Amino acid sequence: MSGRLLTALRSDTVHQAFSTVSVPDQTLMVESVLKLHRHGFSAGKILKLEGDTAPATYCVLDGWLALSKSTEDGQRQIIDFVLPGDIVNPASADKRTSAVQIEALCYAKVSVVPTGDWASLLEEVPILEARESQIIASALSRMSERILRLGKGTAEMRVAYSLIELYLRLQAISKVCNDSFHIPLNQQQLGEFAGLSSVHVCRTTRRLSRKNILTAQGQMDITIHDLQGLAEVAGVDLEALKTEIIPAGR
Amino acid sequence: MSGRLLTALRSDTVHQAFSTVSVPDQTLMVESVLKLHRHGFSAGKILKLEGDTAPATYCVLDGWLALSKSTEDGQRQIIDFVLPGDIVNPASADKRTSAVQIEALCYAKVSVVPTGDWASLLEEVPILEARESQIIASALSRMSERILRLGKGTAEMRVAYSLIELYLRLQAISKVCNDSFHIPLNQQQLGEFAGLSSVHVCRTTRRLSRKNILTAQGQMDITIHDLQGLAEVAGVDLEALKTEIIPAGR
DNA sequence: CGAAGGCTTGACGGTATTCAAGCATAGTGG
DNA sequence: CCACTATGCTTGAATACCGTCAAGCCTTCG
Repeated sequence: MSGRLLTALRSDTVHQAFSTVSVPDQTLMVESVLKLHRHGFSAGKILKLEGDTAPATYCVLDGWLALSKSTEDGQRQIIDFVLPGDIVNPASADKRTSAVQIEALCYAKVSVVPTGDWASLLEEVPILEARESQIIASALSRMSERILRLGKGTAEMRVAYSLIELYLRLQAISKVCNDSFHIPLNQQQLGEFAGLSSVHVCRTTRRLSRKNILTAQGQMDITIHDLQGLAEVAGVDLEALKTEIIPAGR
Repeated sequence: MSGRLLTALRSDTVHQAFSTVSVPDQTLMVESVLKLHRHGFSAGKILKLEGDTAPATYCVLDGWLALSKSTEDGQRQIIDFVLPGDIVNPASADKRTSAVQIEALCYAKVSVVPTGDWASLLEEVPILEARESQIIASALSRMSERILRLGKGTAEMRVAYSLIELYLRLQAISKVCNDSFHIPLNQQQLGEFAGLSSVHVCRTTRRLSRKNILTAQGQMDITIHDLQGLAEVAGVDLEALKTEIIPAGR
């Protein structure tokens, strides 16, 4: 995919995500708030630690974030990915401390809006609230699907599901081209998402390759050759999954 | 506050969960809506299937619900428990279909409020919205903790964490007495929650018993003898977990 | 009493992890 | 241009963990 095309896609994403407001004044307001709090974060940068306070809402304009948690002995689990157009508030039940660590997986442009400012914005742009709740519902559905597979699925199922989920999410923001897409992850990180060791991710993706279902190269370009086959391995009904985890109007 | 209704609902829990509204008129409004849509469901009753529409918000007044998903070959994973005082909207990204199945684990009193009525109620009782979002944040935190352990934890860790989570949640609604509490589950169901076979749940709880950490009998009365020991096995900081997953003001 | 449901335990096998080594690639500095 | 390093992928071998199967037991309830 050409660099130029990517650039074009990026701006459309942001447009779709944060500017689908019919009132021009409100559109401007959202854009100015996002611009005011916008920062660039390079790959590996940790935006927030587990247990941190300083509550804020994170709006991803470009790039990927990972939400993760770690065990005492240093094992890490990625709870969710945050893609362009997503809105995340990592606050837990006390509305102050963060339940997860937030990290940039590649260079990412993010608006970090303090909770107070975000509340003001919501009052002025009511439709944002609906969008936020839709994004939360989508995240909950994704997490449910993953919990099912972490609890009951095989390695093949977990990897296949992870890739299908990312495929659908990226497709929704126009980042899939001919069933090929890029994910800024190495096998270690894909394993931290799917609940597998990096070694077993390697074995599993190779097995899927040998079945001519997909190819994965580098870090990481995925091409799906047999979407239906991948869906079967993942135990997924593609259309149903799409309505479940992809917010409409995107 | 209508003492009669409270008597009818027969629970301090309900008081805490749904009636902490300072304005008397609003309290009455909430109570009348809940009463209007209230139903009793006996153990095993399925309130909603995966993929069902007919969106509604579920307010649990008494008893336990389970949110679950199943694989094609019939394996079931419990995504979350819904306890008295909890508010759940099972809608996924499309705001219509449910991502999960909802089932009563014991006789349960639940107000099933259609989405439209719930929206009206939210407008009239603004504080409910804050409470709902707090409950969602709490659910997300719980799910994150569980995903971590499903992905990276051993059987002992998963069982220990599951019991600690339930201990804290039940304590918050005054259903723990001397570190003893009841959970309406058999080993099969606890396994469906923790991502283990029933056989392995048995082995694991026995091991925890032999370490004098807890006792479990029947279906299912838990007594925690060594809370700190259990927390260590679970890989949990008790205080931190509590602020993370227990909504304040309960 | 018999049947049903659930718990417990052992034996066995499969799946995933860990450890380790070899290889490929990209970036760095002499 | 070429070591040299760092990072990550790949594969094999050994091990650990957990699931499945099966049998025996207990309790409850009709």
